[in-house]
Amino acid sequence: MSTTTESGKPVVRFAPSPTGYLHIGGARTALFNWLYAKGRGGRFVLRIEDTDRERNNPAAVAAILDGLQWLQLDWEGEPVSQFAAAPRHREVAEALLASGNAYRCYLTAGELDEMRKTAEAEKRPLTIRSPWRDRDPSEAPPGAPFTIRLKAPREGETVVDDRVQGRVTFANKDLDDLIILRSDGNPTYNLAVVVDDHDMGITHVVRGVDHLTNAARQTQIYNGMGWVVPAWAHVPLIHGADGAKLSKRHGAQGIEEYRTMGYLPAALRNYLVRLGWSHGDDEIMSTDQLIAWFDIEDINKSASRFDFKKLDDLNAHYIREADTQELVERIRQMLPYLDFAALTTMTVDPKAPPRSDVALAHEVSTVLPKLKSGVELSQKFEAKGWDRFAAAIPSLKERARTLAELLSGVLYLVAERPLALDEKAAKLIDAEARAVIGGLLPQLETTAAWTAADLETAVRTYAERTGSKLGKVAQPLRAALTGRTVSPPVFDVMAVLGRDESLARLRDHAA
RNA sequence: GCUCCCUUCGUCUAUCGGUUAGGACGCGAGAUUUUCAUUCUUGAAAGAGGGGUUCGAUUCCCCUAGGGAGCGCCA
Repeated sequence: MSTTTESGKPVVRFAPSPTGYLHIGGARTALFNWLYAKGRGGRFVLRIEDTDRERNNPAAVAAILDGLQWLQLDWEGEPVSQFAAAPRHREVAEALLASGNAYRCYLTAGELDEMRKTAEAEKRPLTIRSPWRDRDPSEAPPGAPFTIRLKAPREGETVVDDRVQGRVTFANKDLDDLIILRSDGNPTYNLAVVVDDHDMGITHVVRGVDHLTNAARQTQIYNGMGWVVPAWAHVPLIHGADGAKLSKRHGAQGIEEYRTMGYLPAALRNYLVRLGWSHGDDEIMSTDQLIAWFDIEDINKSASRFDFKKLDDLNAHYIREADTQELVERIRQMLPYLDFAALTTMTVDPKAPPRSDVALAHEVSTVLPKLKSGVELSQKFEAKGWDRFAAAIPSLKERARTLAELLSGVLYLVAERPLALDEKAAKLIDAEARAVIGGLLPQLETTAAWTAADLETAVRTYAERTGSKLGKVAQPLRAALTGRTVSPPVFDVMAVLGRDESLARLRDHAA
């Protein structure tokens, strides 16, 4: 059995159906395909499974492509529309009919229902046995609608030799004659997939295990046509933290939600690839390493659970490693996707993991209540100057797990005086704290160079002279400058804010 | 219900029949520190259960239990 092209290079595809957005599980499947192609000099192509016209949705296609682009999984050529090849699918169905590997079935929906009901009543498994399989075509009711069913073997077994699942065998008696052409003349999924995969020269079909039984049926179609069966690789599913199928309740399903939460594509890729695949003890792997190391044979069979904590840790790592300019760019690209109004009113399941974009939205609503969107926030930063924004990043990126957290941490820059103090900050600014700020002001006012280093010297000197611990002095400053009790080092904050703004904020809370 | 698949710390995983069962996240303790975080040290934490096979099973086989997927003129 040949599973490669003449060149020996694999051709793989990602074939989403255009019914929703790019699901996180689909994203991993795409990643596996992409890595496999990249690592072997092969080709990675896209095919949109849009044979069901009623469910076709152009917006969904756009969202899926957008998601793949964001994840930086580039494909070769234009995405192929499966529906466009419908005539060819019909042609193959006719060929199967001609060769005696398929037959016209005049079973009506009502008759099928009947069969289902009796099967259920008699508590036996339903396998449709169409009487038309062996009936003489001349007996067919003239002009009646019919479907074309594959004349599948009833004896023996169909084997799916799978690179991930191993050798899986199905008894042919359990597989019924699947419909390959609907009564309206349109091909069904299983026919279309086989024809397209064959015509496109797909060598490896890498997809979710939910397609495993389809692989058996599709094998029968390949056999009927005398075509070479591709190498199968059915990868396990990704579940939610509770082990159940991933749903809204688990946080997020669509890849675009991960973007607004502030995950870096590289971090998400690194996280996803480790779900079901590993390379020894390696955890953080560069894209080049993944491409070099990835192999279908090393994918596990068992499903895994999605763990936001681990994703967060990886993301924090990638944020720390990223340089300031890249982070500024990413944040600027991400801002237009943030809809604070929607995020604050979003109904979140209490058991779902906390989302950093939702937390950010709430933060914004208290610091800058009038802001409704990321675009407006972006304008605020624009007004301050992006260079100043960039100046705040280095000290912040050490402490952010997501870009949304990073954004939350930089809000002090555009907060308006008098600053809205959060609960802890308000409590911290008591009479004593006000006195400390008041006493410190003259020192700061006379600090020549407004740099973090000089400011630190000035404050340390003051602390020593008054015999107080640095923390006693720094905390009131932090609260007055940022409105919070947690922030980057106060001296960095002052340097970023600038002399005038810093002093003004301090005077607001001095006694 | 039927078919197929899965089962190592809470989670992701390593282990080509012989290991004190390793790593990572998370969690606990400590150190560093202007807060938080980082960083460092350190601790607890696993072979679902029962049978075989074998000198020796986490690893191979069977059964049970639990979990998942599929059973459309959807994809």
